[in-house]
Amino acid sequence: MNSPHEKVVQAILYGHSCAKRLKLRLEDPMADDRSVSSYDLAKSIVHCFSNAISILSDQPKSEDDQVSELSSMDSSPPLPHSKRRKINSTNSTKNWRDDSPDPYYDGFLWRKYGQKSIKNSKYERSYYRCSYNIDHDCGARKHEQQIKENPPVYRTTYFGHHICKINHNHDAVFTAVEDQVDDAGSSRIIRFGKELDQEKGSYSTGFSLSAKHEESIIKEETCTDQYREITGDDKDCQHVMEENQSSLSSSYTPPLSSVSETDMFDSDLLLNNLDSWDRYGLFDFGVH
DNA sequence: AAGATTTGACCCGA
DNA sequence: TCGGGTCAAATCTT
Repeated sequence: MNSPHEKVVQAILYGHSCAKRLKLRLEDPMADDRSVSSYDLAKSIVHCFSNAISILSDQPKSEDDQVSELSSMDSSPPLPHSKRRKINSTNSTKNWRDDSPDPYYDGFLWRKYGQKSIKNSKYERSYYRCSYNIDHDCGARKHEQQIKENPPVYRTTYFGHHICKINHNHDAVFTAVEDQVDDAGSSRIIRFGKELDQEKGSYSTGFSLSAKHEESIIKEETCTDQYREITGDDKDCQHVMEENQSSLSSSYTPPLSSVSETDMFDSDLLLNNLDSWDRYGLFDFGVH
């Protein structure tokens, strides 16, 4: 098991690698194969930094948390929607949790249905269910609660599974493929690409870090319905949300494919920052 | 007016 | 009995 410090370093390194690839794309849109959308790259960057912040904020993930994250792909059916049914904390449908410095954007539309103060916590917990709960009988729910401040850390816990994935058109579903390291063992290669899960017959998303030591692999297993929730505080993604608001309101089209990539980011700012990061060029995406 | 959010009440499990 | 999850009427927003 890696130390928290190592995890933070790896998360940041991975974020850097994603940022570097995004930089390459901004500089020369024709340079890579575009198997990953800019949106997904940006999303990965934010997620890596969120993880790093989460670790640094003295909220180490327990083994239970890690197990629950790794079980995010579990295919257990959603809970029956009996009224006021209390969720057992050990229930396998409590399948994913995220601690991040801002409320988590996951691309789905959620409707808030409750808010409760929680004992021994000064922050209230908000309860959300999928907005398509009625239309598509989608049983996905999530809880969101601030668990720490300075820096703020929000914990989002997902229950059940989205079955409202109608017309989901992830144009850049990607998985990382563990690759061989060179003889010197000093380079780390991350490879992105669409990958169809043959057994499940569906695309799966996620990313992995292929590093020298297997035990140091950061593995972010995410299911297709994990994006970050955009709130008024989530400035990184707010304009993306605005871009997508109209399409989401009229039909259930996921944001990934509908947004003009060139409108997503402050390219100049990003490039300026990346220039200073270049000297840490530790990753090779195979994009030259 | 319709949809989303708020909030007090209700219900269930520990 | 208490804590937490959900309901649903009231209120707010667009």
